[in-house]
Amino acid sequence: MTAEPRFDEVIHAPHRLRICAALAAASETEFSVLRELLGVSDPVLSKHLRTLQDAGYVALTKPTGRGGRVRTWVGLTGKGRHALQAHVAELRRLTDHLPAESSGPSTAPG
Amino acid sequence: MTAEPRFDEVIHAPHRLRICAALAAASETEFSVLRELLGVSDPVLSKHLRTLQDAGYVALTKPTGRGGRVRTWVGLTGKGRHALQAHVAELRRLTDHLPAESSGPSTAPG
DNA sequence: GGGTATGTTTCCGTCATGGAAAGTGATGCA
DNA sequence: TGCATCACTTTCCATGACGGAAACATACCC
Repeated sequence: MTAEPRFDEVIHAPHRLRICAALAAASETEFSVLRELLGVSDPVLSKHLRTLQDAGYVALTKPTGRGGRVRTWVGLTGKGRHALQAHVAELRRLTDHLPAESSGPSTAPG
Repeated sequence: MTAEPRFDEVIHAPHRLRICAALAAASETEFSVLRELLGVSDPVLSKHLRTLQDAGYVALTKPTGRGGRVRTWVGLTGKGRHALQAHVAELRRLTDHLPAESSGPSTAPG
């Protein structure tokens, strides 16, 4: 099964793209770590995670009985991973022909 | 001069990202071609171009006296090209570790 | 001058986003 | 047992982005 390029607006929003990218890099991540990474407030992260959860892209777990406060762990679901891959494929399809660095002599109008 | 990775919200919006990607591929593009490419109405494209223009990322030219109606041509400015490259660099930085499979014949990269 | 092509601007409704504040439920402690 | 605290979650509200319709502006063609 390949990830067909598909532009996904749920993922594309800047904060959510960063969330998904971070989650894809690590298997699971704590709520607070994501919050620090993004530099956003609790409500903002909570709502973005809700959006991703509603799309079926992330799963939240609150392991209890471990001593210490209950903390929320966030992980990509299979669906989320697939959707992210598809979105990244689409981004790459859009931008593969572009040089990302090393600006050379270019013909700029104006 | 290299394009430092920098997330650019002006460019990141889906339609504008597609506009910029298209403009980077071709030196200059007609308004109507962009409109067809995006599948949007005149006002929508016009306003996105305005946004990009205000940011100094695109230049609009209306060459006259050529016979036929005046048509608007759109091209990336040097600044726009640079900003796009920086944004793409940032996207790649975010997503380089991900396996985004592409649909179609496998292009076994070395 | 009238009509048409090519955008542009205005108007308006809708939706996304973010923070503050209030709410929720579990945990720690006296 | 009861209250404070932690770790979010939800509600409320203000702001801004976005898109289309309609009106507008301008340049060409006859």
